[in-house]
Amino acid sequence: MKKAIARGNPKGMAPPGRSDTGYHHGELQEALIAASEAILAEHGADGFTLREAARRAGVSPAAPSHHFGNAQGLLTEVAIRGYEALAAALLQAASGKRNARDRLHAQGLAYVEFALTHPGRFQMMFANKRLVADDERLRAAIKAAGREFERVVAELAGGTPKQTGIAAAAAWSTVHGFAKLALEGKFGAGNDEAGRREIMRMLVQVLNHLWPRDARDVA
Amino acid sequence: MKKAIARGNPKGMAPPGRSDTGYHHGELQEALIAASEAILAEHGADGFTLREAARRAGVSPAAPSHHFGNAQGLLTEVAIRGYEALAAALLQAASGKRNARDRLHAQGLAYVEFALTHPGRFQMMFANKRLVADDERLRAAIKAAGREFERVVAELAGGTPKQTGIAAAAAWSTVHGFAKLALEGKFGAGNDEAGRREIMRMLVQVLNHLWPRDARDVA
DNA sequence: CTAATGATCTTAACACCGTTAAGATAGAGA
DNA sequence: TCTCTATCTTAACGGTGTTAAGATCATTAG
Repeated sequence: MKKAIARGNPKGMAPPGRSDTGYHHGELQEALIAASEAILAEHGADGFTLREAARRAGVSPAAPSHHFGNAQGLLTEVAIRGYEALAAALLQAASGKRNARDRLHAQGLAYVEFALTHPGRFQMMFANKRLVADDERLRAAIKAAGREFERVVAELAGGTPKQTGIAAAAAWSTVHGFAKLALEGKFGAGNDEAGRREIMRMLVQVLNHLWPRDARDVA
Repeated sequence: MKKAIARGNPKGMAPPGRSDTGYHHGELQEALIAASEAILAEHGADGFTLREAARRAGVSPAAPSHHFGNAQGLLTEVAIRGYEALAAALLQAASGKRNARDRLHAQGLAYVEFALTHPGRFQMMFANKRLVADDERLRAAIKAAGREFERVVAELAGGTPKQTGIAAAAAWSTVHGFAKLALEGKFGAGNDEAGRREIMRMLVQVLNHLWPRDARDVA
């Protein structure tokens, strides 16, 4: 009775993810992750919905559960890739700088740049309650990104590992707080390119203030 | 039209909870705000729902709309009180300290203490998309809290207003980032009293690292 | 080649959510 | 008294995440 039109997409159009053989997707996981990242980019962390992600991937709202369990599972996968991208950005930023202080400044700029370029993804990466916080791979990705940071800080701070930890926490807190406050508009609306430039210029001064080239730069 | 939030009842009466003369509440706004703060305290920023707030206040889901327009309106009111409480905490923390640096440290501790004590409320205060971001009273409350901060920083940084602004942004970024990272568990789970103590101890070291008593404290 | 099996996806339903429209009730003023 | 306005309720709408049950595919066992 209900078979003739029961074929996959009721509108007759093939789903975005190719289905040369029936209605199987083949790469649903990747499609869902890509869709989620697109939603985060377009509507921010609060704009994400699982159903919309499924919609964009061309599947039913229940399909994602077979691959990710629930929305948290999918978002965790997105967050993992986010941390990997962040770690890569931090690594790239530190390369080719002459000294430790320049590397730290470059990483700070890269961190905020990352946050302002991908606000939704960034916010989601730190929305613990929307992720599987104790996921093994997520924890590893976070740790890897953190190490990328500590590596540079260690050169500056020297001393005991504990002192390095403090210095890293200080640097991370500062750039993270700056990024968060900037995203919430506390440093002026950074919507257009001009506002964004202004924010980055302010960040340079903040970094120069807290990690000066030498004592004279403070005054 | 609507609105104007006509506050206060002409003939002072009607005890809270539910009037004995039918179904009028008398102080619904306060009841809704209190309920919202309770929800934020119990279930965090993501756990808030307008319907639950109405439920706790003993009214229908549609009742809040007459007083706050929508959920954003109610949460904005909650955020305003949050910023007022934060400003008070910062003011109180700075009082009775011998010098500018001690005042700054005390405010930093108070800021993070505030965040860890009222996580849900704190997160909501910075969840711009869930508030009426351009609300006049909200902006004023934010500015007031910020001024409480700048006032102390100005003593330390001295120099031009611009330099003071940079120094204030640096201090705010650091404590805000530290608070956010702590709330997201990046510095260890701060659920119990022990973890929380550890976090605060780490904060003291971070503050000492970035704003040392004198040059020798860095090394 | 066929049959069975397990992975994948759909349909349908559930309980919630925020918001709105329309109507009932209360209190205050004419 | 009658009317007006603010307040609150009921009922509905479209949206959400999640689940159970069934259909379909891809692969492998016989």
